[in-house]
Parts: sequence; C-alpha cells; structure tokens
Amino acid sequence: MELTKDKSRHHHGNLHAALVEAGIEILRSSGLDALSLRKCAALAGVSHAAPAHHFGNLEGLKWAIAEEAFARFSEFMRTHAAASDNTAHGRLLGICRGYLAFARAEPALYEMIFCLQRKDPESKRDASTSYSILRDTCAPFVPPGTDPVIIETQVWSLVHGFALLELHGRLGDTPPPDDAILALLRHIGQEPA
Amino acid sequence: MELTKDKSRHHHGNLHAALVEAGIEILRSSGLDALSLRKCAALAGVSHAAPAHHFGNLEGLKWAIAEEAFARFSEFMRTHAAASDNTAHGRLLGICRGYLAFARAEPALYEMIFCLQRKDPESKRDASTSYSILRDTCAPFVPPGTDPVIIETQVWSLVHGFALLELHGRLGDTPPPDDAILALLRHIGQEPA
DNA sequence: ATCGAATCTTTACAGTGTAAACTTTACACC
DNA sequence: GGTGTAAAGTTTACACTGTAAAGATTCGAT
Repeated sequence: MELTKDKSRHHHGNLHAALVEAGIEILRSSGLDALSLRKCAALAGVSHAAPAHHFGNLEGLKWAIAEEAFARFSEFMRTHAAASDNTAHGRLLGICRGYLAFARAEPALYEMIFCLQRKDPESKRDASTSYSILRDTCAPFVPPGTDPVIIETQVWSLVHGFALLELHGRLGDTPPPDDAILALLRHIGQEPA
Repeated sequence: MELTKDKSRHHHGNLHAALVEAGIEILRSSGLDALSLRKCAALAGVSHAAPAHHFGNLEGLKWAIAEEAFARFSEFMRTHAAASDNTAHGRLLGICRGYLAFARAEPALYEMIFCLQRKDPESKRDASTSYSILRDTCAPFVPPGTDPVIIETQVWSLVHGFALLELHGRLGDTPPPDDAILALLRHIGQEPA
C-alpha cells in the first residue's frame, strides 16, 4: 500500500510531494473526513509524526494539497473554456462548466480547497491562477467605471453555491441541468431595466 | 458551566433539548470544529456517553441541532422579507438579505446545517419551512410552463455561494455589498435577449 | 408491588493531533 | 578525510475524540 519509501534509507528524499500525493489518494478513495496526518504518513511509508516537520499541522498539509488541487482545478476550467464557443459568453459558460465538472469529478478535493478557512487575509483575493482565469473571463462584461469584483463575485457565487448544494445533497437526486442554472448569467453586467 | 442538571437525579428529564442547546452554545462560542459529543455532554452535566442514546452518533446530534437552527434561519428570512418592499422583487431581496444576515449572525450554525451531508434522499428536497419560503417567494418569477425548481435553485445558489465564500475568507476583507451581488436577480425568469 | 423498558453511567478501546526528546543522515567547511 | 551543524525522521508520550458494551438507576404500565 505504500507509495514511495525505501525502508532502508532514513531520509525519504521527496516526502513533501509524497505526502501530498498520499493525501489526494485518501481524499479520492475515502473522502474528506478520512484525511488524517497519520494515514498520509502510513501511505507514504513514514512515521506518523513525520508530516509535522513539513507542514506543521493538519491544516498545513491541507493547504499543501490545496495548492496541487488548484492547479488541476484551473486545468479543468481552461479545458472546458476551450471546448466552448469562442465568444465572451461562450468562454464564461465554459469556465463555469469546468468549475462544475471539477466539483463532480473530485468532490473531496473540491470541498477541501473551498472549505479551508483563509486565516491570513494575505493578498485581498487569491492571486492564484484560478482567480485570474475568472477575472479575465469576466472582464468583457464589466460595465465601465464599476468594480470588476462585483461581476466576478456574482459568477463565482452562483456556480460555487450550485456545486456545493448539489454535492451536499440539497438538490435531491435530480438537480436542474447546469445550463438552466447558468442561464442566469445571460444578462450579466447589464443595467437595470 | 452546566446548563441544566440536578446532579442528584439520575434521569435528566429533558436531555434531548439540553444537549441541542449545549451544542448551539458551543458552536457560537468556539465554532464548528469544537463541537463534540463529549463537550455537549459535559455542558449538559451528563456522562460523556449519554448523547449516544438520544442521537446515535455525532451526526445525529448535528441533525438535531440543525432542526432548531433551521427554525431560527426561517425566522431571519421572514423578518427581513417583512422589512422590505411588499412587492415580488422586494420580498425576494428580503429573504436573500435575511439569508445572508443569518450566515453572518450565526456563522457556525449556518455552516453546520448546510455542510451536513444528506444521506437519505428522503423527500426530493427539504420539505422544510425554509425551502417553502424560498419556493413561495420565487413563484411570481417562474415563467409559465417551466420547472419552478430552476428559478429556486438559481436564487439559492447565488446567495449560498456568496455567503460561504465570504465566510471562508475567499472574498478578502472587503467583500462587495449584498445588494450589488443580488442585483443579478434583476432579470430573473426573463426570456433570453 | 413488580416487571420491563427507557435512561444514564462506567469502563474500555482504537484513532486522532501534536509536542518533546532522540537518532540518523546530508552538507558545508576546514 | 574528518568535523560540526542543521535538517529529516523516529520514538515516546499525552490529551482528546467517537463509539461500543455492560451495568446501574429510574419511570410507567400492569
């Protein structure tokens, strides 16, 4: 069951990456609640206290996993955007579909990265790739002279809420189709009637 | 620190309610991660294994707390709806503002009730009061011949996503104002342009 | 008054995070 | 090549968690 450990050697060589990979494996097979420092350590073939030296505590490990997860998440959005109409609206729908596809393909990863509590206000928003994809795709819809964050937050909120409600079983066993929900974005950025 | 226990008597009399109350107290003061069966038991002045007889396991206790929390949640929406314009749109904005107000007033309660995983598909959706408030408020916007669930899910997703993103610190320290986000609901139910 | 069932306590166990002290290895420097 | 120092892992220890099992207490119907 071990992933990468030459038991003879005391030093692992690449424990950081191995623990992150182990964490992802556990998330996939057993879900978020099953993720623990000790299981990751065991899966990486290392003593139960080893992870502390790399990540401090469990939250530290989760953030490390989140970094990798965000990369895959961005890839999902990019891929789906490329598969949609090459118009401003097409790209917007594309990243939203990618967002939802990732939430369904990797539910535990998705839940983990977005339920992690940001303690450090750090940079105001995620300076991450994921957010810049959102920002760029929303840009064409931002009315001149208004704060782009509003449009971005509208889109993000809609799609994030939908994903979580479905994931948590709040929409029953037959949720509405994605495009029916995303139809709310038709008039995005328009002035009030 | 105990809430309600006459140590002399072996039977508590109303332990179910006392444990739920203890749980809410802990959620308020220390957050979701701090909630445990043993702490609730201690706060209610009862042995650590007592809760199991009423709720089975931790998740059972959480669902019991959720029942009470949903009642308060509905009250928030009703109150805010009554304080808004008495038009279809006014009421819609009202329940959304109530939704967000509750999420901020009781963040741990809010997070708990919506991050609980529904195992039993039971009734397709929550037959609860909360959902019927949403349904009734959305009814005027449902285009004839279309599934009302679409509009309901659009509204719920938007407001739920916004609440959680803010709660989890994803919107930085100065999130957009509620009404700017809710402005997306201006054209709700309209046909595509 | 008695018997059964509900309620709560006691005891026990495995799993968890995390801190501290210790051991092994890598690496720069002489 | 030795040597000293820092990093990487291990061992040990402890407090806390959920939960199961078995015993004690009380309530309520008969």
